[in-house]
Amino acid sequence: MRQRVAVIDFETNGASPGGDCRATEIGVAMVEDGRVVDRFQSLMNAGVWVPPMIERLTGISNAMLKSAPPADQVMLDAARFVGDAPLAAHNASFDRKFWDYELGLLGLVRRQDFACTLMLSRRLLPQAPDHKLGTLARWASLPDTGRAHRAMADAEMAAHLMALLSDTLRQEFHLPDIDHALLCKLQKVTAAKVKPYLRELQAAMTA
DNA sequence: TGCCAGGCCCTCTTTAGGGCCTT
Repeated sequence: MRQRVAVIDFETNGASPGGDCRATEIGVAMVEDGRVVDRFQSLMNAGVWVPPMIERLTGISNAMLKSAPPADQVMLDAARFVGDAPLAAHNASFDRKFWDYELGLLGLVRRQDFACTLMLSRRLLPQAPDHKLGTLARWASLPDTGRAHRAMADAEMAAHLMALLSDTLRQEFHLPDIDHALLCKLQKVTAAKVKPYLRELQAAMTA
């Protein structure tokens, strides 16, 4: 995939944004030609409390957030970094909620679609033991990106996974031009129908 | 008072429920 795609990952203090639930860290891996060509990462202080369970999960403590830059400034910088690049994330419905919410607080509206490496993995890698990001990375021997459950490491891991998914499409279905729009289209086809859909696509291209 | 996410997939489905996945 030659086009630039921004693969993002948020760490947060809860499951759904709003009220006391906010993003605490963002990582963005800018991918081009299957390679990470640029990175953006920052902790972000939204003035919220992180429960102990999530402190243990992410390694992001309340003390770390006290000295972190303000969330609004970080999100402005992140939005500038991403620009008009299409977006991707693992379980994009989660990161999309936080991206839209945090940008909404700044009066900004997302224009790009999100590709979801979780939905694509379920469709294209059904043989994997499960579809957690960490499991897929180990199962497919993806490059080590650092501590799991930190935003930059997880964003880069999802970027490697997206490259694997693109390679799978190229090798199994001989599709030469994998772009973000195709990934978004595939994730809307149900898991049971995606392989017949791809075979039809392949036949149409070789006809 | 009691509850507290939500989008998606699969199936023993569609007038539903349980599990996955993210933090």
